[in-house]
Amino acid sequence: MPDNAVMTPARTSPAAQPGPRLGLRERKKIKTRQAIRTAAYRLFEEQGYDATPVDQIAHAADVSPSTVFRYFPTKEDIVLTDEYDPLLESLLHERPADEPPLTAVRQAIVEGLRHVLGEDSPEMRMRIRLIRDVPALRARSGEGMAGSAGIICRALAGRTGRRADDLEVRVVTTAVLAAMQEALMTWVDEGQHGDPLTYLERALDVLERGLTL
Amino acid sequence: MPDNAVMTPARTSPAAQPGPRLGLRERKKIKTRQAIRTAAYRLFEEQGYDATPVDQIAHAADVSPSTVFRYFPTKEDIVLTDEYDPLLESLLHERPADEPPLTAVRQAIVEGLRHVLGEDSPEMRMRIRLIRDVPALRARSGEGMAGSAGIICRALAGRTGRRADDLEVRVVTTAVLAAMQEALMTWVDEGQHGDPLTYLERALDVLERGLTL
DNA sequence: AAGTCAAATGACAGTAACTCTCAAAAGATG
DNA sequence: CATCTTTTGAGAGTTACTGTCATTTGACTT
Repeated sequence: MPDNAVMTPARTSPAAQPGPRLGLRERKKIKTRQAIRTAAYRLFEEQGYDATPVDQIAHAADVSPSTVFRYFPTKEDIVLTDEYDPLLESLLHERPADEPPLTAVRQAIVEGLRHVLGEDSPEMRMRIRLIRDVPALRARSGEGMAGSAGIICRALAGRTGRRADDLEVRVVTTAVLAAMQEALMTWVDEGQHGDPLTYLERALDVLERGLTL
Repeated sequence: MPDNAVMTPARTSPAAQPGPRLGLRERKKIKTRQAIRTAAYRLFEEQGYDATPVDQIAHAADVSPSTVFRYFPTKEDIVLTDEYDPLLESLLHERPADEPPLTAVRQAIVEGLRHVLGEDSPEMRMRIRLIRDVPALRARSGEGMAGSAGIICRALAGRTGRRADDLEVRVVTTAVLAAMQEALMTWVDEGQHGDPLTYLERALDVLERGLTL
């Protein structure tokens, strides 16, 4: 399943430290993964997502179709996979235990988004655009939220003594995630001007204000 | 696109008034539609959603596969189609114009859910269960919310003087819908005891309280 | 440097959800 | 009853996947 989707930058950067740490095998895997993604994004841009068969992506990336499916279980995952969830989880752990629960969640989310949005690449922008415009991606992206939701629910549960599947806990969690989603979508709607974090703060404020308009 | 999914009862009832009003043609269409749905639900129950090919549904419903796709553009739609959105829209219109915007939305949503949940059928329960358990359905169901979201956004925009694509408006809207989703899911999680509306009220209260736990 | 082992790859066959087209069947209408 | 329109079914084609298996290719040992 895809992690929270709208989020990650899908590292275009020249592979920060391919470091001598990893064997040739691992390095090749990373390159292949990247090759597939790059080819895919290029073709999506040229012809659109739906009009681009996986076979064509495979050909462009110089691998067999089987390999594409080995790296990305579904075509959607080429766009949607990211590493936001682990990041979120660790940020949540780092928050002081005596902080009000909602504050902890809020800070972790903002921090996570800042981190992930830091390396602002054109590929990242295209990614969000695709998610906004392609129904299949939109749908799966929402599903991806479920992972993040679980993490936040558990954190809230731990800090409040409630259960993670408690209705109130779940409502808080999904409301916060929905706010993030809308903040990002508004940001792209408005041409990705300014700081996306500003939108996020505004969105979260609405929630803390009790939905006052 | 599917309307808001979790909601509707998928009329099992013996077709309230097939009235002499409609011609034979229309009556047959309704019957066919129902036959497909009934067959599908039965097979889904017996073998599971993924394990049931559309061809088999067609055979069981005594129509051709082409016909199934004519009635339901996707397999998911067999489970997800409903008529919640028009209902919601009209309920929203009936609300007094001087009512606080959030109150209007809240009442309309509660009212709509009551109406739709009134005819509580076993098919309805299975429906929610399927949406909860089958990833593909969960994903599309979330997407279906987009339709309801548009309606609520427009209502809020009209009552507040803001634009419908205003960030604050969108956050309020998605938060409210998320609350409804969670309320229903919690209800099924807890074995569908008691009144689902109670859960909805609790969920909405959390939001109006500013996410206080 | 050669030899062995495990992992990655590619080729291939199969399934199932659609899509499109067209001719036959069946209500609606005068 | 004759004609016109809508609905249906049949069939062919596309594409996203899934599973299998033989081949290749790093990794590790001696």
